[in-house]
Amino acid sequence: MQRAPETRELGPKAKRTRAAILQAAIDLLGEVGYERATIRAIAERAGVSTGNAYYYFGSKEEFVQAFYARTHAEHIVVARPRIAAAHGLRDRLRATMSAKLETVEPYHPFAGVLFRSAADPTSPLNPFSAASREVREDAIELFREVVVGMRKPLPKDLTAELPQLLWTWHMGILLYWVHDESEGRAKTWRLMEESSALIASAVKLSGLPLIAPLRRKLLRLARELTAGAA
Amino acid sequence: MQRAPETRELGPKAKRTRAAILQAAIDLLGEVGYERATIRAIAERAGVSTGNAYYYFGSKEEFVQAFYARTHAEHIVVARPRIAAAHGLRDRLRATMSAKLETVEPYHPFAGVLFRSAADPTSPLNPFSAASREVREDAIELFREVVVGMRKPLPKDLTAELPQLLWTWHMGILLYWVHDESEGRAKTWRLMEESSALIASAVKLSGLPLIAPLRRKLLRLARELTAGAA
DNA sequence: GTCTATAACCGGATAGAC
DNA sequence: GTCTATCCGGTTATAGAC
Repeated sequence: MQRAPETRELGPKAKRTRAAILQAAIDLLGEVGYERATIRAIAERAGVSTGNAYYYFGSKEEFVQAFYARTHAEHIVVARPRIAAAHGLRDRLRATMSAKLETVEPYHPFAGVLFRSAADPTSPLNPFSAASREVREDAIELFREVVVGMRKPLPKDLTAELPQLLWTWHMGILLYWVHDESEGRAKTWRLMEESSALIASAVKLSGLPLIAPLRRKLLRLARELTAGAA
Repeated sequence: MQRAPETRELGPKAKRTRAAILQAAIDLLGEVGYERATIRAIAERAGVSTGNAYYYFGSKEEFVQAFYARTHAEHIVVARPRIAAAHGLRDRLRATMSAKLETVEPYHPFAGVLFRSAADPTSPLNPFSAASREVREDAIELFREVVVGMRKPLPKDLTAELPQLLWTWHMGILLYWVHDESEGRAKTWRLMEESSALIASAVKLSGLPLIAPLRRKLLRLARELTAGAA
């Protein structure tokens, strides 16, 4: 029985073929966008048949996912030193998200397709899917670094749950970005800056006597609802 | 020149044909789900040709949108009396969202497709699109009723911006719901209940001296970023 | 002009030979 | 592991009926 493309082990020759197809896909996606980057065109550019492309990639979405994984890797590389150089929570959030927005900007023209599966549980591209697990966990890990490496350490309960919550925040910003047609994506940048400040302020205030119960409730909710799947 | 299907005026006969196609689409979507409800099958059930279906609906997504508009209309009918019967903000939020969750539950099996265009700016189905404007504004209007009809009126600044923000909250809950495979959608219900309480508490506390500046910032941000498009 | 049908196109996906 | 041939369904072109 034929195993799924992603889980198959490949000989050296096959690896090269796979890499060639992937490169062709990424190039073409970048050059002509999603719709015009047909499987046939991708295969042709890679010098293989369409059928062969499907030996390595189960669907067109998998190409997009590979693409997405790449932008994510770029993001981490750009973000890490910036995070290390920033100290307050607000600045660390801005460091993280500014890197993200810069990294993804070139792909805005077809970002809709990139992200449209976000809400489709049947799609491997949705950020909660098993296929996206690795990328998602890397991203959450990055937010863990954001909260763990602070000069003035945060309380333990926040340290535990914030990474998850901040990842959600970051996905929300991206969703806004996808729809943002303002000059230079000014609105998204504004949203990112202001919400970074708001989050930092809220974290600071969350220790106040009247506020603390709210914070406890929120963190408990976050913990319980991210336990299983979604 | 041929006008777009949605904006065309129809004679009485044509209206019946359109209605028949739409009904067939809704029935079939409910019975066999998105993938198996092919345009050909829909047209056949309605007793027309596939070409004719495209005279009335510009794409398969438009059927889904019609479907979505219908569940939305159902939601308003169910929600309104419940909202009127509740008094505190928390209860009014729960009234609104419980009606929503009950209304959409039957469609959970293919909700992914229903909502997958949420992130695609090129899709008429995305909740920010022009095509969705009416449905979206109705929904925001419903949240306006939630905040306006309270026994103890809320401050003016909140009354102005909360409807928009609550609509966003409600979309977030739906996004979670789409991915929620827990028994009886228990996690989503939990999230809905707890976040209703959290929002109500936050609104109450937002008048405190230390908190008020945060609230002002948040409301200003919300106002400015929803001014134009996205 | 308004509506309906048939035939074809296109691209994602699959089957099966080599 | 690679190809060719084919399927399938969304979509479009177009002819013609009312």
